[in-house]
Amino acid sequence: MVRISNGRSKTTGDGAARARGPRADRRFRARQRDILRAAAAVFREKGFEAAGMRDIALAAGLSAANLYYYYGSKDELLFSCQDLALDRLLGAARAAGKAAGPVAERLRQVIDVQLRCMLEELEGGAAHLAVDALPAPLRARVVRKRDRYERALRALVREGVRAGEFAPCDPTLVTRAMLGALNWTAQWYRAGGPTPLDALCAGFADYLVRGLRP
Amino acid sequence: MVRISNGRSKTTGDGAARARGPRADRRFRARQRDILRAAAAVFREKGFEAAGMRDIALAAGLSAANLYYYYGSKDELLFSCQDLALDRLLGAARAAGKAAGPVAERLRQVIDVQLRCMLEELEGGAAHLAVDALPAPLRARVVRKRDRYERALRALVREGVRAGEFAPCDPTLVTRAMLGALNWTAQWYRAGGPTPLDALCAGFADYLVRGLRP
DNA sequence: AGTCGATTCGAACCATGGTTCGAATCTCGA
DNA sequence: TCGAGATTCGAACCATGGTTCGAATCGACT
Repeated sequence: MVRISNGRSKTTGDGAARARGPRADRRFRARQRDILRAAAAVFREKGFEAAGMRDIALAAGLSAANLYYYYGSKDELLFSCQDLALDRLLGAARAAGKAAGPVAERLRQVIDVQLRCMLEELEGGAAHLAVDALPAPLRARVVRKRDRYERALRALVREGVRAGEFAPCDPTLVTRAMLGALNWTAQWYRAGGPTPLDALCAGFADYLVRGLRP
Repeated sequence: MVRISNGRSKTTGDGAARARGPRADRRFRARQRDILRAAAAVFREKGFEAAGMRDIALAAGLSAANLYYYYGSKDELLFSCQDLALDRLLGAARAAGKAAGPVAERLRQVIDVQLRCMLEELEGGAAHLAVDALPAPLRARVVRKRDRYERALRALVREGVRAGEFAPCDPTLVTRAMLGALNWTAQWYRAGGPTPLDALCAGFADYLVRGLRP
């Protein structure tokens, strides 16, 4: 569809403005979170473009119209998914940056977290690979955060090289290769398939870190 | 849009049925090829969903309506792109399978070819990562061919392991990781950017093959 | 019970964009 | 030069799907 709508898409649902007591407020936020979860699942299942608001509404257990009480637009829904997922990834990456121990081990940890965030059923945190679907202003914000994550990962690689733990290489290129391998899993990995998630994490961490050894 | 159209999308343009002399026939096919090239470029530039028939028509230098004289539908256009690109990749992979010499070197060669096929300006062979955009029957054909490519690559990895040239590993997982890293480049690499294509090919081949060493 | 606002939904609304129509134009063999 | 068919295009057509409308329902407080 790619509706331009000549103005910017609404950034908040109608319900966000309401004055609410603490009980009702908690309910509102909880509902919002549930909807986000459902949306993430549908996005992951069918892809952003193919996922319809009616699908999301069905998955979340309310009407399509009602959805707009909680989120201003489909774009906002996707943006919130991506933003939330990136926050979790960024948290893991920063923790790994500060942690002690061999870089290889910390890198394995980040790989593990990213795969689980993206592929675990409970949370569909893989939406962040649909960046191009967002309108420019929202996209810019996601890209900025995504770049922070990439930089954190790159810093880790660079640290390993400096310490002599990894072979000399172009950290930018290598980081992109790693991220590509990880991101692409969202295209083919399905829970309940032949490969258990643990095996995937282990296999990927082995291969991707091994390529850095001197 | 995802038009279901309750029947299957047309698989040939109106012009395909016409009886033509040899001169006109050559013109027809040439035009078809040019359109395919233009379409591939637009798909690569904007993505399949975002690319409009009017965009493609503009890029190819004819009207949107006229496009349907050469290709039956947008789906057929995408399918043809993917099919053609996969033929080239498959050719390279099979050549590498039969060739002599160390497996590592042959693997590097395949990596090189895939990156160039996907990213070179002249041909937008990266469309094959939009498989999910196709209707089921066409998608099945593309997937079958894509799987052949993946199997060829996997066989190469397995051969290296058997020969002791590579470390023992799960070839399926490793192949998927490699393909992910390669495919994802279509998301971020742009000609004229900071990284020359040669550097990308070399860096990726280094890293991805290095991870296989014992 | 009664009221006000928060919440919900079925039924439109309407821009988008793939596709079709019908007529104009061009090409080539006779 | 002429006519039949190949090629081209502007102008609709119309299904899709994000979004809005207006009214009905629910919940909490007096």
